Amino acid sequence: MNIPLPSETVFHAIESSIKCYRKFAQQNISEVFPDITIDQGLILLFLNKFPDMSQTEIAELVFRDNASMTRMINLMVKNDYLNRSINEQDRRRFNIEITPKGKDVLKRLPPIIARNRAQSLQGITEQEQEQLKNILKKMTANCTKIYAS
Amino acid sequence: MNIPLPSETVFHAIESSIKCYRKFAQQNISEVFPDITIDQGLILLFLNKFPDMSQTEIAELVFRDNASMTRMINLMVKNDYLNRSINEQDRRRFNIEITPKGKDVLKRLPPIIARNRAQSLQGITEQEQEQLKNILKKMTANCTKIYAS
DNA sequence: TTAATATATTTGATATATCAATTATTTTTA
DNA sequence: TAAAAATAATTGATATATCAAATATATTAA
Repeated sequence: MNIPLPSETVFHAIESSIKCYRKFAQQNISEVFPDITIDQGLILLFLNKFPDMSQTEIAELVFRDNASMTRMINLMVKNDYLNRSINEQDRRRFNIEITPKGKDVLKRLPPIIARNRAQSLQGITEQEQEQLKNILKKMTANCTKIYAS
Repeated sequence: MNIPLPSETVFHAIESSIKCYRKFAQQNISEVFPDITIDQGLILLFLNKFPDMSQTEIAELVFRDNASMTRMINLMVKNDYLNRSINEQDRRRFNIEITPKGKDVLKRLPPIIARNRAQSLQGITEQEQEQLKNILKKMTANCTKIYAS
């Protein structure tokens, strides 16, 4: 059976774009914060906006599983970006607190992220961005629907 | 500085779609080939089409670095999908040969891949797929151009 | 109100991701 | 041609990805 080569498909284009963006964005972040990864930055942004989030909820937002999230947060605690304490309302969970060092990142990271986003989207209109999101959402729905059944 | 939450951006939509697709596709592959990953499947497809490819060239096509490729191919050799032998024309390189077990995968995998692709793209027109590719290519170019400078 | 089920997180095992350094070989250049 | 530079692949170190199993706590149902 003959199928198009993987490199000709939309899937390849998707992987290519997001990998390139990540590499590019990480380089710009690393110049200022040598030991902050993109994902650690995302975790900080989410926690800052929703301080009561559980690890499981954060994991969903950044598309990782719980085990990965445990380890990522362990590392961020070790590097003094976060603190963990037991949630007395639900003793299965942790309260996750952003340390001063984490707050410093939150001050200086957003402009870098804004620049990364803007530069990577140069020449792509708002309308195209909406198209992009809509098409990708269809694809996500297709894949989710199917493997949940 | 206030920036849109990561979960509102196109980048999030991109990550979401490709992660969902990978999970969905992997599940369907695993039902038939329990120890073949999507990427191992891709490697087999590329090697089948271009038998003289070097590890470095394959790595580029699947967006991995050389170190990852070495380890992925090690594993595929261990699992008897590939064989390696030294390339006498250029003794830095290897010839990579697909074993009978690998060829069996190549017979039975393409229909599964075709089905995965079709199902995940249901309701997305050819035209939309082209739009998608074009927009993503712009993005890739933006990121590549910038961090190469 | 026990018992069963569900939820939140961790741990272990194995694979992959990535960087930097290293080895072996080939190509270029002085 | 010898030295320098480039290329192909590997290795070590550390982080992340993912599954399955385990632990602890909460919730639901009998």
